[in-house]
Amino acid sequence: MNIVELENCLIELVGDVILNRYDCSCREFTLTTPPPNIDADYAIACFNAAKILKKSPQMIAQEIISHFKPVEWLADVSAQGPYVNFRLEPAFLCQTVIHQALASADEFGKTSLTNPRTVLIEYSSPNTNKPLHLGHIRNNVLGMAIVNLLTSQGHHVIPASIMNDRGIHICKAMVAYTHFFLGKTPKTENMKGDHFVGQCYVAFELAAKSNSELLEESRQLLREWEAGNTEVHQLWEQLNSWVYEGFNETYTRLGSLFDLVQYESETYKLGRKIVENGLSSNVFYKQDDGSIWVDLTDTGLDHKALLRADGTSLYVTQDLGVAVERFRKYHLDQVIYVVASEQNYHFNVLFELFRRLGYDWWNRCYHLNYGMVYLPEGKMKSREGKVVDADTLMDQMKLLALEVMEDSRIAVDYNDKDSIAEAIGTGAIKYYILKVNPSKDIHFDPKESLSFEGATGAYIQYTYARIQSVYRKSHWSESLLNFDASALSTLEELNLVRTLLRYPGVLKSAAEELNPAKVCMYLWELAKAFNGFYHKHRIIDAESDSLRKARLALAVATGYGIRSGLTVLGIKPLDRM
RNA sequence: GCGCCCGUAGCUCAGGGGAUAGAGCACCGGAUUCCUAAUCCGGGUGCCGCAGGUUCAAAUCCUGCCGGGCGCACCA
Repeated sequence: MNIVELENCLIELVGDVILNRYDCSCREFTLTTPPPNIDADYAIACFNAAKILKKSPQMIAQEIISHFKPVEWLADVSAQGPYVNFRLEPAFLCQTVIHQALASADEFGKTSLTNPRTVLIEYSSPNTNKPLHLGHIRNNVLGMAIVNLLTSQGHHVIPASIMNDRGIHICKAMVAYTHFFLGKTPKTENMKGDHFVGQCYVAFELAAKSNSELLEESRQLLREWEAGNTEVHQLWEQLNSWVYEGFNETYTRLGSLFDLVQYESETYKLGRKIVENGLSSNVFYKQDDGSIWVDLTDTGLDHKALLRADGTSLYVTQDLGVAVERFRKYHLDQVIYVVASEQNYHFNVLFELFRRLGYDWWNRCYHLNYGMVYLPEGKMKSREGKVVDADTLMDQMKLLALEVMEDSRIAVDYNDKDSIAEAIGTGAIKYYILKVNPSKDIHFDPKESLSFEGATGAYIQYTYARIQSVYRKSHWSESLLNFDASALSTLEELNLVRTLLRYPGVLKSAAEELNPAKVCMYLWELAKAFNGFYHKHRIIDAESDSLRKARLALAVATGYGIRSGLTVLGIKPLDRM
């Protein structure tokens, strides 16, 4: 019996009692974890059943326990007020949890569904006129975590990105390049390509303040670009290729992966076509100046422009094309757009457009909005270059990790100091961001984010490294699967096993709620439980061989849990640190 | 002005109808001849923004107000 089966079994047993007593099938029970002051592994609340059976929840709890058939692996079933609490036989608990973790190893906690969905997850989707900043980090880190979460539940996931590689923003950078940076390249400036182009963009915004002709120039450039002017396209391609080079480096460090990358420059035409079709079917209307609009006022939204008077495309235009192409290409059950909450209105409009255009998949689109990232001095402004740059932040974190490694009180035989420091640095950033609920804003505190203590990525990586170190030093070479579960009996051991027991459920609900923060909080508790156990008890030189083996099995099992969870979060587990 | 989101400990955040509202940081004290001290143990904090309402039960749901954020582009 595995953990999921065990949980289903408990619910069924309770349901059977009700079925026998009332001749009605009542499945209104959900299994919960009781608070720490209750000495039980699972609890069932009787409030819902009380409503259906029209009896007090206390009474139902009483009836359940008095008619509950004894089960050999349950040490205790008791009613406390409206709750029925279950305590598992400790040896059974340890056997079930540890064995499952050891046997499934890296797959621990994951499930495979009988009806997996095909889900396209759009994230990252940068503009190609500036380097990635802290806001993009949140997007990428969240996006990948969602990808991993859904994959862990057996869904078929397509991570996708769209490169916003055309539009007025690129043209601005191009104008600044021809005016102020001609002849220079990222190489001559010794810069990453995306930073070089970003520098052009910031220079434009600065110069445009006192020279309004520059803006008109960039508009003209956009028209020429859409008209297919070869020279303009050459310059455009040159700048974009620099940017992609830079992005790839950052993506590699962040661990962002994509199965599908679409380019706005290739999909905007389809978008324009859709708008024209919508116009001829009277879903949209044309203004006197030639611009095309939609009237959404009857759904509480506003009028929205879909094509400029000069015929050039807008942001929404291309989003239409991208979506249509995706649904043509794949059989998608769902599309999740991972985009900041400042674009909530945009997605309301977009999904309403899908609906009005008659696409039956309009309600399979979901906008996973997440909160903003604020600096101590307020909102980031890329136009002014007032941002926390992604590359710089990762560099800083890595340096800090190196410092802590130097200062360590323990002489660790590092095999690859540099990559370990990199993993600790990026891990710290990822955990710091992922531990807050996506819906909430993050107030970025540089000092706090630099910390490796408390609920941090490093704390969890450290715990994992510690486990691996213990395992190495134990020189254990045979299988641990036939450990003696009855050897484990102390408070700390059982607390650890009980925490491990929760992992599959945590992963599942984190995936259902699209909330990686749940995994973060859980891993913190798991690591804490292990460290408490570790300090109190000896593993390698335990009192007996069977205890030594059982504790080692518990430690390794915990390692698999941490490893699995960290991997979902996109944080690298380290054998040494 | 209109729409959406958020107000929980000094700070950052969990909990989102149900068991005594919890963590981390910060602050103070303690633990290392011993498997990684990036660790562990101990010490205390709350009109859960305010006011009504619904409920056997409200930090949690509803209404209003106050405070903060984001949007309401022929920008992306």
